[in-house]
Amino acid sequence: MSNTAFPRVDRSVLADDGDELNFCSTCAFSQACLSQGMDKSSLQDLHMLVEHIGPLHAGEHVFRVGDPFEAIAAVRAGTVKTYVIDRDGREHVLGFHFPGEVIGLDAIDGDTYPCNAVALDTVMLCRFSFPKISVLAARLPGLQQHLFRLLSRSIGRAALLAGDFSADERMAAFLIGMSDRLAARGFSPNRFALTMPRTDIANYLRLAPETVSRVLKRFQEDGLLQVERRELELVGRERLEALAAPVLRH
Amino acid sequence: MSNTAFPRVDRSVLADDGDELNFCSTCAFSQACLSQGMDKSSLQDLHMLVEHIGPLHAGEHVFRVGDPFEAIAAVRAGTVKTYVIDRDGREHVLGFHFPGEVIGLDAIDGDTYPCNAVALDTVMLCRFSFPKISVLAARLPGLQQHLFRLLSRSIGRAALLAGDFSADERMAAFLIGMSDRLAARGFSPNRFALTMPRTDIANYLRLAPETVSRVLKRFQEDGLLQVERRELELVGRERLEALAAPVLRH
DNA sequence: CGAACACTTGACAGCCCTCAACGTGAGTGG
DNA sequence: CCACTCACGTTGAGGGCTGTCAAGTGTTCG
Repeated sequence: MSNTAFPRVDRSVLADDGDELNFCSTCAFSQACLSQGMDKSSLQDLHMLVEHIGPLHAGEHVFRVGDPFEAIAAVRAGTVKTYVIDRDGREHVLGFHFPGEVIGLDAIDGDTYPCNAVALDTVMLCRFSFPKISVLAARLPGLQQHLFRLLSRSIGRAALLAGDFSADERMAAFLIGMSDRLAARGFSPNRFALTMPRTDIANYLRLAPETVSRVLKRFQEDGLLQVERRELELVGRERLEALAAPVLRH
Repeated sequence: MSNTAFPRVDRSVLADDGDELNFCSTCAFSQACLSQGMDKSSLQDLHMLVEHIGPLHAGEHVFRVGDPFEAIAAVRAGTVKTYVIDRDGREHVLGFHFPGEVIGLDAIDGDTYPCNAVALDTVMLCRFSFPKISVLAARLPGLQQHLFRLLSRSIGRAALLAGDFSADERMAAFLIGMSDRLAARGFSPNRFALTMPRTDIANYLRLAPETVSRVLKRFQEDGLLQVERRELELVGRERLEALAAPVLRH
């Protein structure tokens, strides 16, 4: 068993991956850097330390608990699930990560990854050596600030679903949150696919899979959404947002 | 109503606060910086931008939702509670912060604080202007790394109690976690005071206050601890740790 | 002394989990 | 093409954990 994170690299697949200066338009970093007026030479510096990873297929791991921490990664395509297995063998889903979002941030404090990351479908990643990006950040105030904000945002997000909310509130918040995050990256906000099984959703929301089924069914009966297998369409978005409001808006 | 965070400053109280080079031995920053071989001039630079705040008394706020974000702060004495009020008027306790711990990290992403911070007892703080400490961090790699780690650790901690655990597991994890954090700062690990009311503990653990009472009572009957009002002594620490293990150790 | 607050204790109910069975779709191999 | 397998998802019945409601006790403070 490999003890190294990000084991599967296949550069050949990425031959068509944009030009040198406008790489990864969906990337969490280029977006931030460009908007903060990073100049071309800085962008090139950043580009130099990016390593393209993938494609990883459903079930393949990006990293596992205990792998030595060396890099964070931005999801470029697909969905990554992070999770841990506790001492009783129970799985706990920590989060789902969509294109433009960054994984591995919780590993910075420590020299190994504290959780597992697995591809739920076909996943492409941009890998950033953390020691290298730290050095660069000291030279580029915009990049340093961006890293601070990324980390800070993750704290806030983690606290969201930690609160004491009903099954309906959490499910609505999950759907609205997913919609917003996908929309921010240019995907359709009201019509998308659930890339994860019900069991993972349930686990993430601290619900039983059966409860997820029942809540989705009731939402459909109440005209809040249309769901068929993993295809989803939000119809009564306003009422869903009202349900989710206590969770999303503190 | 003041719109500025950290409104109450009383420097006179702090006249006896150590000398220039060995300031705040309990401070979250000096500890890290010293251990990472920061030289005297760097420490002085850091010292220059520290602002001592306090004492704040129970019920006084450090900052409130919507206050403009300008600084993070290390708790030097006392306990700070962070919380939000949701749209339905329900309070959600996000965390308790003991000496040596840092508050305000979740505000970095945004220009206002996303939560309230209130003193539960008499609180002393070290305030760090975030723009200033960012600039300094670019010059001091150890400080930048320390900030990254602080932020990363908060992500991990936030994910802990978010999982799906029983009332017993969460309460045990809360007690063991509190004990460990106090012990790390030199306080007694097995005998300490709960500085917050039951309602806040309950809220933080997503339990009813009545459940907190009942679990504590049962823990006492089972010989796990002695509790009288807010005075607490952990007796059966190993069994408590066993209960808390699924929560604390992923 | 009285009021306010924190905490405890008991009775009861409800939300959601557990358990079990069934239905469905995708992939496989004959 | 079809039978088979298997994971995933749904549906129903029942129960347990924990919340809600209510009342009572103890402490602090004006």
